[in-house]
Amino acid sequence: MRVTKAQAQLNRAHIVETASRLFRERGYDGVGVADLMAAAGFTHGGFYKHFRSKADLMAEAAACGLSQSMTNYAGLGAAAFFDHYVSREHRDDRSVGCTMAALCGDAARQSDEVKATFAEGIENALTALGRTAAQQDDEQRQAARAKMIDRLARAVGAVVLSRACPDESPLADEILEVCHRQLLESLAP
Amino acid sequence: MRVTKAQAQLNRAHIVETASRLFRERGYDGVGVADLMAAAGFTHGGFYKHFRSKADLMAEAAACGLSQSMTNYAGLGAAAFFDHYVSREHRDDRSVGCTMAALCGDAARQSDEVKATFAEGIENALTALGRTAAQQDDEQRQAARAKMIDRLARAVGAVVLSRACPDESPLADEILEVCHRQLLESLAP
DNA sequence: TGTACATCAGTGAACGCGCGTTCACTGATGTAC
DNA sequence: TGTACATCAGTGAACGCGCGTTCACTGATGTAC
Repeated sequence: MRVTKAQAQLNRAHIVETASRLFRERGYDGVGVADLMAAAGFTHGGFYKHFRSKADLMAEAAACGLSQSMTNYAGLGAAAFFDHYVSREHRDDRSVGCTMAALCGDAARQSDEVKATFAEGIENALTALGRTAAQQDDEQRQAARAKMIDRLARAVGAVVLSRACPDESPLADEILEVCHRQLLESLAP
Repeated sequence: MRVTKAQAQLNRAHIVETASRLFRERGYDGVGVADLMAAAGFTHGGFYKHFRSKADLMAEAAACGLSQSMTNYAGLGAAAFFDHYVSREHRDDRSVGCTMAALCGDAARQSDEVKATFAEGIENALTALGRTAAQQDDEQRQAARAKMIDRLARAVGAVVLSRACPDESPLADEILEVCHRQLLESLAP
């Protein structure tokens, strides 16, 4: 049953992507190795030919998910980013949505390796969101960064709180609408 | 080994409080029934004399934790509330901190009963935070509520993102400081 | 108030189950000549 | 280029372990007379 080296690398990448998706949907503890491998189209035994442990995969899946979220939004300005980020569509589709919003609660209880990956993801998001602004002096750049951090916290907080409410709950939608409006106002005053 | 009815109720309440604390620290999946009962000073078998299942306890512990967070902050104005909420002290002490901040990520994957408890907790927080404001017409009240929802999302987002970063990471502190400053500014313009 | 019996909070062994991980095995791929 | 052998990605049974839950039991509490 051996497989081409190239195919093996593709399979490995496929497992990481599947894991990234499933973890976002069900959390780190909600996905077993056997579950995951079956979802990726393999049997569970082969897992350890690719990864030393489930914890190792979790770190890789976090990195994959965070960079994937970045490329999904790549090129969009901050307004377009937040417009989609704080939306029902994003809230209801965890598996393709932002890894930060889906897993930052879980990340807080993971290894420092996973946490470092999340910190990197946040930095990358801030860089990407600040890119459109023209060159400025240090003070202006600091102020712009501070505002963007605040906006990101608002956006993540809104999605996370909205998801914690029952489906179809009026409050869940209200949180999104209210934060969406105020976020976009803060961008175009 | 039977125990007074009154004592049994005290013991039950103690178990719920212990669970609320441990869940905040380690997440719902991070605390086993045996762990919990040992932490409360009992053996695991007695658990089912008080609760039908672990899921039942989770709902009760969420309610307990959310109302406890409310009483912790009772009487404080919004400024004092957010001042402490978005602080290193709160971030680093999950077990006595806000249940929303600690578990809203987990809550999103729990039963609608747990989620309904969280939605109630959010409503209660909004009511408490809006209390100081003078009587107003409907439009003003709506606008004030919207602003408070936005602030709550910012506060929860800041704590949750900060906790997802490695301990001692500069970004973790920067997020808190930046959001803390801007939140308080938004309250006293 | 005192006695006899039922109740039930708490104990600790045991249950089945699913988890992460290991292992002997397969057979196509990679490599050496 | 063809042949012989080593490698190793993937398979599926098996492992130990900890989980949530059940159960027979204990003995102090609650209750009936």
